[in-house]
Amino acid sequence: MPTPRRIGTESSQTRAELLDTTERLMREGGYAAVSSRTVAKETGVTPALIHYYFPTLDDLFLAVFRRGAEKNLERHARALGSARPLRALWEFSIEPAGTALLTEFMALANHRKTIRAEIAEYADRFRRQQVELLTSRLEDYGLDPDDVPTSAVLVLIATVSRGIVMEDLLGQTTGHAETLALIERLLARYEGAATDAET
Amino acid sequence: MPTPRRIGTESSQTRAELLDTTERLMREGGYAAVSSRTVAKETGVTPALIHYYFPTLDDLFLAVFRRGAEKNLERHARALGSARPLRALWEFSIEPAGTALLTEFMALANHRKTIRAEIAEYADRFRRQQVELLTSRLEDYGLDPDDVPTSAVLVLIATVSRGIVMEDLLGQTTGHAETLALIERLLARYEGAATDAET
DNA sequence: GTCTATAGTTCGATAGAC
DNA sequence: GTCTATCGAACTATAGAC
Repeated sequence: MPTPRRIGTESSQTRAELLDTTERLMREGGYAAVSSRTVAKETGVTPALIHYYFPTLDDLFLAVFRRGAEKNLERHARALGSARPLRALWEFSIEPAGTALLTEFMALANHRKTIRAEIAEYADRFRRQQVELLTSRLEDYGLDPDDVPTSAVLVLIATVSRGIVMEDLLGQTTGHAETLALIERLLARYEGAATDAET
Repeated sequence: MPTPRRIGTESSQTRAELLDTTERLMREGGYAAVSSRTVAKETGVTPALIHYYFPTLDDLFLAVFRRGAEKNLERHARALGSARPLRALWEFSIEPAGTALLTEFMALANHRKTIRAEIAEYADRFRRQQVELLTSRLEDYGLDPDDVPTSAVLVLIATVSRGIVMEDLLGQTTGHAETLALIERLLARYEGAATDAET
């Protein structure tokens, strides 16, 4: 029986740096820009060390995804508990920060089975948590759940915001100003006019 | 002065086969699965021939994109001229066929300058054509362009449909049925109930 | 925990023969 | 229009020393 491969601990500082580097490389050059060599070089270690902490590259990708996903779950939970949950949710969703990265993960997931499974599991857990947190708030607004289900509101917010950010990143902007104005009017109907900080 | 590189003609049958193969490989394995060797092997030619028709790989990617884009422009123009333009547009948009491919191109565009420029140019042209074709139809429905601009309707249809299809491909489905039902009610309000063929 | 060394692949692109 | 042959470079992953 051969000696089992060793794997680094999760608390390692070096490990955290490898995740930082990988995330940055994915943002800058896409998932194809990530290799044991590029990550090692940018972090200032040797390629073999990448495989010590992450036996395969998929393990590395998933670790980056998980770290961002956990942060996102907490942020959104706080937003939905705030005074104006719809506004807070929309403001978060329209931030471009995570979207380029998310696009890369979706492209990756389209053809890497283990990654797809984990992203789907997270995404569904994410949305179910949101449904739970938002439902009672929408009832306070006098919205009939049979007419406009909470889950549909969340799908609309998620898809429209993500779509607009993606198009912006590409350089396509036709219709965006009109759409944002339309959404602003909808938000104002239920949660009042925007404050300066939100405009 | 060196002999300039030769390039194959656009009408070549072989060239068309290379585009078919590349598109299939992108669907099945993502953009990273495309190389001169993989395309050559799957087409039954030698790698050097890829570079004869497409000097660089970006030229190959762009040729695949352009071919699909032209087809799409024509289809959507026909849809918007039909008896129920909103329904026709929605039915096309919700088809999953092109979306996995589109995701790959968006990921590619995020970090390949020449590809991003061309995709953005096409996408804006696409949406402006749609605004032109749909505006008079929406006025017939009694929609006030100041209240609901045509361009906003198009952005909403494009982003929501694309988002739902992407999530489906990943395996995330929470809230989709409710959202589709909501949209069906909206469509019915302006263009009547769905026929059997559309359900 | 980090390294050297290396095996075994695959890649993009080109020159030039047929 | 299609091929052979090839350069130079990058890649994943592993074994084992320090």
